[in-house]
Amino acid sequence: MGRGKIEIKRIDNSTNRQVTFSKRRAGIVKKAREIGVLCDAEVGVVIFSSGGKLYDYCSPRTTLSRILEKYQNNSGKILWDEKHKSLSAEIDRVKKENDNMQIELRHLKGEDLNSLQPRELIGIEEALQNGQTNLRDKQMDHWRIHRRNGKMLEDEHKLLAFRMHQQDLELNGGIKEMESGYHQIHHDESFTSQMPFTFRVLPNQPNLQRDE
Amino acid sequence: MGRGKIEIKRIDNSTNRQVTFSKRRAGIVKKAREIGVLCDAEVGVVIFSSGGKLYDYCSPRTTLSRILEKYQNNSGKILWDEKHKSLSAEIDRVKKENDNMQIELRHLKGEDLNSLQPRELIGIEEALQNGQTNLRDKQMDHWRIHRRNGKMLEDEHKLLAFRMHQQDLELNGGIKEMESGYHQIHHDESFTSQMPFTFRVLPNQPNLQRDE
DNA sequence: ATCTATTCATAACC
DNA sequence: TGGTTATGAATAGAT
Repeated sequence: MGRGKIEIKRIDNSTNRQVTFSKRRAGIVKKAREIGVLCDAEVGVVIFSSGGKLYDYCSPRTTLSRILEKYQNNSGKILWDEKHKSLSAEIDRVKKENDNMQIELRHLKGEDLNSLQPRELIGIEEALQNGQTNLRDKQMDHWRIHRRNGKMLEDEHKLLAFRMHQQDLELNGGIKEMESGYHQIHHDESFTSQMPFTFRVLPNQPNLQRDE
Repeated sequence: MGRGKIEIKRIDNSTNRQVTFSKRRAGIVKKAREIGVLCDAEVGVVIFSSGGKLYDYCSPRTTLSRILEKYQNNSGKILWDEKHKSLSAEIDRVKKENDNMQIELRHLKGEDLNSLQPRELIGIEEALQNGQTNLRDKQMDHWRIHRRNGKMLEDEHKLLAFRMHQQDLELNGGIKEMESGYHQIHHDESFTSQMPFTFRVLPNQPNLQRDE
């Protein structure tokens, strides 16, 4: 419902996220108002932006408190008398989420890997590769900005260009080669799929040919 | 937004009103779910049909109670008394911890890097390097175990040995060289310390000598 | 904030 | 209630 279709997943760009939030929030409130009028319904909407800012809508002729009171009576769910339970449950839930993230973080840092299977290690390795690729892009941005400041000397410039070229070859070239046509020399397919990313690359190294 | 335009006023025909209510209610809930995901927002929706039937929606990862609590804190409107403040504070604390980890995770995955300074990017890069080093060790363990199973063919073995040797050179050799004696060609010391890890490595490449 | 090309939600109809 | 379709609305991306 815009210039292009979008996936329903978190919008990475924070500016876009903020803009989309404003537009859609307005849309939801409008819809809430409309269903209230059209269908004679009572509606309460509470929205917190990711920044924690509060927005709400409530049908005219009533208040959020009154709606919530009705909510309690109707749903049987008790919102504040027994809030203890829900808060405690919430704490448990968040702490569990916390633990899971901690584990993921440790794994990305190369800790606590002993219990993992090769296949899981590969997932982590790919995440790290990915992170490095993205990071490198960002670092190049900074580098370019710095270079514009005119402080870089000519020989350093050449070194950088050389290193960049090397990295391109390693990252892209290596992957393409791997995907193209070397499968015939993998005799154990089932394990090959579990090989570390790095080792699956089989470049046609000159001395390798001679080795056979 | 249908076969014909409609006025936003109460629908007289009760059947139509009920049908429209169901459809639009579903639409609102969908929108609420979407803004939650897209914009990282927390949303709570409570709807009563004209018949008094209750429908509600609440973002995953939270509860209506929790949202209403935040509502109370933010709006100043008191929906219930404050005997559970400490529990709420605990939740806030843990969630904050949570957010910080999420940020760290995103950074390691190369996301949301735009606001970071070069110096921070280097910290992340080093963490990634570290993770990869540790991970590689672990993968080698698995590899050795597999090799003991006797499935590895001779040529694959040689490939592995070759790749390992290469990596040793890249990781250790490169770092050692960097630390040893190339400082004299860094003319801007203050920025050099901010250079991405990768670019600080200055191996004596043959064609580099010729470049000068 | 404003403007449109698009996708989406839905009113009317089955 | 649950589909189908023509149409008006919402909105993503650009400005």
